[in-house]
Amino acid sequence: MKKEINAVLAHYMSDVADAETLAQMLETPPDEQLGDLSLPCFSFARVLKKSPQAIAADFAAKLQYHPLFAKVAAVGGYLNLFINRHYLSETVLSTSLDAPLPPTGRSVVVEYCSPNTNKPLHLGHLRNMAIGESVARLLDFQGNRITKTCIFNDRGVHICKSMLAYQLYGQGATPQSLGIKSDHFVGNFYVLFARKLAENPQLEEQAQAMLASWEAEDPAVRSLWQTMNRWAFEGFEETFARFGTAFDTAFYESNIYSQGRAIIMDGVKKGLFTIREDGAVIADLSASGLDEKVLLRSDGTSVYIVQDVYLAHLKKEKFAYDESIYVVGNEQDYHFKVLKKLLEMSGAQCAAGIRHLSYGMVELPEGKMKSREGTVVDADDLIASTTQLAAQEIRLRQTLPEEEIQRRGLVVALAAIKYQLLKTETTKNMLFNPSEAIRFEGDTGPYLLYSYARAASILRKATVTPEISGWDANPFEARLLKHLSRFPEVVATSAKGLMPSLLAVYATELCQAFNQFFHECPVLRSHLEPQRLALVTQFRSVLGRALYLLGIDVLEEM
RNA sequence: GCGCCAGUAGCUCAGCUGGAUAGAGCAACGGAUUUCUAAUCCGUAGGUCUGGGGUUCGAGUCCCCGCUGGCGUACCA
Repeated sequence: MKKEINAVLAHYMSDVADAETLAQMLETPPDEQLGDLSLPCFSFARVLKKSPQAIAADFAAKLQYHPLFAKVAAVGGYLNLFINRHYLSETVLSTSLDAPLPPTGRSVVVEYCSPNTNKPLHLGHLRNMAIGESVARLLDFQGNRITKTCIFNDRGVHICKSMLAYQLYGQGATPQSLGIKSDHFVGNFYVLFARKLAENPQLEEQAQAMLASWEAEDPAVRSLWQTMNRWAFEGFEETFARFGTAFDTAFYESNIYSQGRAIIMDGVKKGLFTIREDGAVIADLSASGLDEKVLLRSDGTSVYIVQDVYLAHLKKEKFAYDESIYVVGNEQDYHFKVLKKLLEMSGAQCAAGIRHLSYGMVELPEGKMKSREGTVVDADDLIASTTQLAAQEIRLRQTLPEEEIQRRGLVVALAAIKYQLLKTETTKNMLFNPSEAIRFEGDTGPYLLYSYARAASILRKATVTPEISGWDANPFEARLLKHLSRFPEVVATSAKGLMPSLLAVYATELCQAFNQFFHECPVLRSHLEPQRLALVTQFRSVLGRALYLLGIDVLEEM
């Protein structure tokens, strides 16, 4: 629709601007009384040597009888356009707004979540996963070939700490024997380690010693490591499944941590990196405003970033990506600047598509989450408690088998949590107030689900066939139609900028328009029933797609 | 110290690449339900957009200087 209107404008205004410029200038007036679309004419004033008011008036005179517009007005230098309601309704309802774009052949890798295997997932991981999953779906929808990956940080001294605590105090218990979810079971020993460390500082050295044994491939240590990692992974898998995310390929730090040294040494050979007097290999990044970065320690072992250098090569080789996205918190902004620089310096093919999707930290009303102070919000606990609250809300309204209540409760709870985590602009830090996140009113995930269920309910009860034809839409219908028409553009912008928040905010506005329409305009048995059914059908379809792209499942009945 | 990011209503947040009178939700107050799900809708009230300069027809948005807060700045991962 916008294209068509744009073409008309371009035709009449070819002397001042081309179609593309006009498309960019076209905006939505602050008040819908002013019009549906608006073109500010200020920038033409210099070229035409006339006042913006006069220019707008001239254009208005030329356009006023065009069939696409019901009315054209010049107000204070703005050219305001009122779209013909008949045209608006017919066009929006006959357009397939929510169809995926055809394949582009572009390959995109999205890495997200990437937990340590010594403790269960927490709220920060949930924000990460919500963003990662949504971005992957958005890019997929835009026709990209997507590979979702995760790097499990499954080795290192922190892993040895939970292993050591288990070895010393575990008494051979298992998650099964204690009836504890297996990743939580592992995490408990990590916490126990910290507690025991306070009484016994020697434990720190013992953990280091265990790491050395692990690196020396001591069979007993490796066996313990495998057992505990398996517990961690099993627990994670369960959470991933419940939350509704999955990875196409997993990478493990233990497989790659020592690789990449060859790439660095190759860089030394080329003179990109230098060997310092003490034997450490360093990269001098001062030319790019960064510091000196140690890559290989003086004992020859590599630091963490070398593994990321290697992994970038590995991903490029495996997936031939055009773009490689890392969903990682903004505390690692510097790390990714360095990574990108290192890859560029070495002239690697994989350097070009590197894109760090930096997201803000999740804070609690009490401040930052601190695992030591026990203020971390556990992912499983949050999902479980929110599910119970949602289930209670459902019980108040419906009489259903408990199983169905629980099923719906989980869907509602996840909608609440995911929406809360996605609606704030990705790059910004956000405050997560647990008591607000589980609200089911107003600007929330459940509001979106409820709107969807309302639409579904109307369609279920309809007995006549929807009819796609134009009519003189009233203000409520027109508002909904206009919101619907924006969907492809919003998705494109969200995907391009990796900004699910834009789509989340759009979904809410769309639902506000729908709920208003719902309130004001009866559908069933109304004089416009077939047309309104078509409108509700389009709404349900677009909202369903929007929610899918946010990683939120819907309920046909709530 | 240096670097990056943020500061909008009592609270949580929108405000797209500068455009008209700065918007939602929550909380407060007042309304709407014999009718498609009231987890809804409508209304009232609430603002020196952190402070100060600048750029221009026009600045919450761009530039500069402060203030406040967060995060980095490891031979940690």
